[in-house]
Amino acid sequence: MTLFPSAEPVALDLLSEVTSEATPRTEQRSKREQILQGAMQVFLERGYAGTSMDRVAAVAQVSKQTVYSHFKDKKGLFTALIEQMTIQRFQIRFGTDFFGEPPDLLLRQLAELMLEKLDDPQFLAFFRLIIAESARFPELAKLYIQTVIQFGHSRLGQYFAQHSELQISDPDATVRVFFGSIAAFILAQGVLHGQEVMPIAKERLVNTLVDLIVSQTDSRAHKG
Amino acid sequence: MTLFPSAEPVALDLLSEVTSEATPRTEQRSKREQILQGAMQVFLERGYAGTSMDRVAAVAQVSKQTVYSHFKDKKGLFTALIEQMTIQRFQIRFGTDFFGEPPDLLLRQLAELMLEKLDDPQFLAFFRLIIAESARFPELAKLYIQTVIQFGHSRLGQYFAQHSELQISDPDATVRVFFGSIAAFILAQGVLHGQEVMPIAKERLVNTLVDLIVSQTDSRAHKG
DNA sequence: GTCTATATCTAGATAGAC
DNA sequence: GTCTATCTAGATATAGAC
Repeated sequence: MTLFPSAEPVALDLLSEVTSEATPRTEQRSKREQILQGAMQVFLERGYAGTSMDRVAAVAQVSKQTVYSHFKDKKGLFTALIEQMTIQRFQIRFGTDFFGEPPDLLLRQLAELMLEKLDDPQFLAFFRLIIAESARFPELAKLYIQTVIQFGHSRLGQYFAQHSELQISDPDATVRVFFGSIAAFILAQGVLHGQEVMPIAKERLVNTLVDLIVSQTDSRAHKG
Repeated sequence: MTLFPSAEPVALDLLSEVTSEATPRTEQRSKREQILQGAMQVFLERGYAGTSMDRVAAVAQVSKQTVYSHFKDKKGLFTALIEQMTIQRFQIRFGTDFFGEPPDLLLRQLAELMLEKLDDPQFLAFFRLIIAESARFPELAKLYIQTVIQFGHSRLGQYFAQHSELQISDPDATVRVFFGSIAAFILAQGVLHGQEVMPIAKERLVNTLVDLIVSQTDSRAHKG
């Protein structure tokens, strides 16, 4: 399991081209990249067990043996793909400037950043896949937790702790409420098709969340 | 006695079979249950595509043809199983007495009820499976949303709306924050193995959540 | 490294005896 | 309805030419 300590990885345009129909310029990209591109498309659509190496090869427009010359086996291909996507694409990076903002603005910006994923079918499929294979590939789930979630949690926890005017007694738990509400919203509305069954505007969640966390200030100040 | 509202939009042959006690062919019912039991074990462990009908038959200790005599095909077996589990086992039913409680006690009880699922491997596997197959079987995901989630949301929303002393401006959104935080906690800690990577006591989440929602009362009262 | 061709096995689904 | 036996397609992985 490889973790990039300071994440400034190569800008691998793994996800820029989803449709590689009849583009005869396949020789320009490296074969490995080409394979990963095809594998991503198939794995995201059909899951691990539902994906065949034949199909990966076909979509990637290479022969099957070429796939096996770059990756040991199906497991190795899947692991390499998920590790790359986790680290290079779906790791949310918060700029340092974010944390100079006042609380309500910061929280709104973070919420917006996350809620954009609702309109990103590729992320929804990736999220679904990580969860789907979290029993067969527990290490990939942990990698996702560590790279995508944990860093953001730690940063916001520090922010909460430093901004004493918020009077947050348990910063880490409050972070869980904030990020957790939004993650569950994405899961229910985007992944589980809740948008069609119990729709609700995402702004209402954001407003409520910001109100709950920020307006604690008034409560305790008046109490003291 | 637990409360069970009538709103049931989906037709399910499995429910009607179970409720009809006067089935003359007890042998037939027994086999069917036996198959579903085996199917549950295998599907929960290996997912839909990873499950073979051979293995289901073996675990259920019947021949494969017997499986096909009770269910049209693999899809039909899976659908019947998930529908049954969703409705009969994992639907959280809130007793009416719950909603006579004061807010902090009610929220704590609800949180406890949900967080028990962290220690229920079968629920964690079921939760994982619903999400995993939400692309291939969107109707099952919607059924889950409607039966497991929506009813609880609506009940707590009514409670929030009726208890005006809580001064909750958007009850439904507040419900999303409450249930969403807990659901995301179960997902991260239980399903995605976050317990091993970023452990945190569930009581801290509950305390923070209750504090955020209930102490809003003081805030707005003082604000005037 | 990359291809075509193939070995070996297992998948879902069905036939036919009883 | 339930079993054993089987069909056919597709799966992972490898062989061997170039």
